[in-house]
Amino acid sequence: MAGFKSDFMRVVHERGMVHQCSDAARLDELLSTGVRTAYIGFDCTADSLHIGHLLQIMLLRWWQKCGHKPIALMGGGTTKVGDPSGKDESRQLLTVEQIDANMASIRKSFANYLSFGSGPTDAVMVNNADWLDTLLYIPLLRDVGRHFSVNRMLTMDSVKLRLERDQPLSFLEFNYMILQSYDFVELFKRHNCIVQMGGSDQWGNIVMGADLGRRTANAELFALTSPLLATASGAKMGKSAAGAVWLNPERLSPYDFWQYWRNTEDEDVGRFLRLFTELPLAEVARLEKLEGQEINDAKKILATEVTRLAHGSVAAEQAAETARRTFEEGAKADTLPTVNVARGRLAAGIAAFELLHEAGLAESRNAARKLIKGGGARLNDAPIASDTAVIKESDLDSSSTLKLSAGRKRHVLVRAV
RNA sequence: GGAGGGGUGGCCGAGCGGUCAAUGGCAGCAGACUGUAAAUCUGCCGACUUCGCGUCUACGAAGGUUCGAAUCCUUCCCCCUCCA
Repeated sequence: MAGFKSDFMRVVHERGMVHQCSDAARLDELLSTGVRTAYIGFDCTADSLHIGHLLQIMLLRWWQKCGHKPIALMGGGTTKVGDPSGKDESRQLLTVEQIDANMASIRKSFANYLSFGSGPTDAVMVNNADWLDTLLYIPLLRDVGRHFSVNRMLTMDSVKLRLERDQPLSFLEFNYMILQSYDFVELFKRHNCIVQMGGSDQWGNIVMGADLGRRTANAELFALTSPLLATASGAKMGKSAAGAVWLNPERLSPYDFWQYWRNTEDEDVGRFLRLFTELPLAEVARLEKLEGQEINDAKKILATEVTRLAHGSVAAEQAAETARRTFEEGAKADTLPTVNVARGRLAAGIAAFELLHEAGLAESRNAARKLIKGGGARLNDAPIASDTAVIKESDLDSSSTLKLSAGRKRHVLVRAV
């Protein structure tokens, strides 16, 4: 960790963002003597990234902050093949229109972390479908395929694990690593990109790309991977009550996003501050020493800082304030996530389980009934006693809202309109 | 092409003619305890419902046998192993 000359290498090592790096010394050298280009590949199977991507995004952000050029590669082409690493399920193919729409939506999230443009260190977003879709099979086999040893491919973890677990691996998926390698070399040729970063599960694929570049383009390419993330208690990161923790505010409100980080386990606070915020390390060290009740202050800072990057300062401060009023004052903050309900329906009376479901606090009306019976549902902070209870217009306050809660943490405002 | 094994709820994994909406574990949700933490304990955990041991949909797909099938038979699809 000591002795890096380049800002980037020093920072990402200090903050614990690096799992493996090929020829770190040489890369450090290159980074300290000029502007370099790196890329990370992202699926565009959904219209939003989630916090499972956040570490990768932070790597690109630091890359740019340290004076280099980041490329966000969208896997419009590779998505059609499906990476055999990770899950065993095969992915469904998306239409070109879907992929374009997803890219546009994802680009909005990226814009909060990276500065796009056409300057020397501006970020660019490219789609590998641009070159993968038009590949010709025989030329590909002759030019690229001959550099790949099946013997070696079979030893790659992504393949080996599948085979060992008797899980099916189609030839289609088997080709994924070849295409990813091809991407790396293509980006080298197009943008002089010399580094591919990614999660630690991508190490094998990245190194193969670097090899391919050396053989076919006499390129000096580097691999840098981030550690696999789990919470201190072993759970995979990125799940919340509402599902994945999305970066897109339409999918997950900034308030709920803030809440996710606020509920970080004690043991993770320091690590997450280093990985997902840009607070100085001295400040992080101070915060992670806090214990007992006090560590909650560190969690609030974590939540606000991470939310600030994802959604901007205004949204982050508002989320923090909403949480403060909700949890510390027990007040009914009018900035809580809100759903609208026709006033006439309230006047007629709505079954509590129905409204809980509509407010998104229960997945079905049935689940809402179970929630009530289990004692977890509240109306204006008072437990709802019976699953046959009816919510009426008189439950509204002077500003025509009422508060529904599922458990102590999930609150929604219902506004009569 | 031949022989054998297998496809069960978000995942893993029992069940192998009725008492099975389907044991158990994980994940998830809620309650208690706390610090909006972890651990622990408790409850819930297909959908709908006039909330009633009521209705519907589910054990790869489609048919069939039976009073009754996730469980038996037939055909089909998919996966795995061995042989060619």
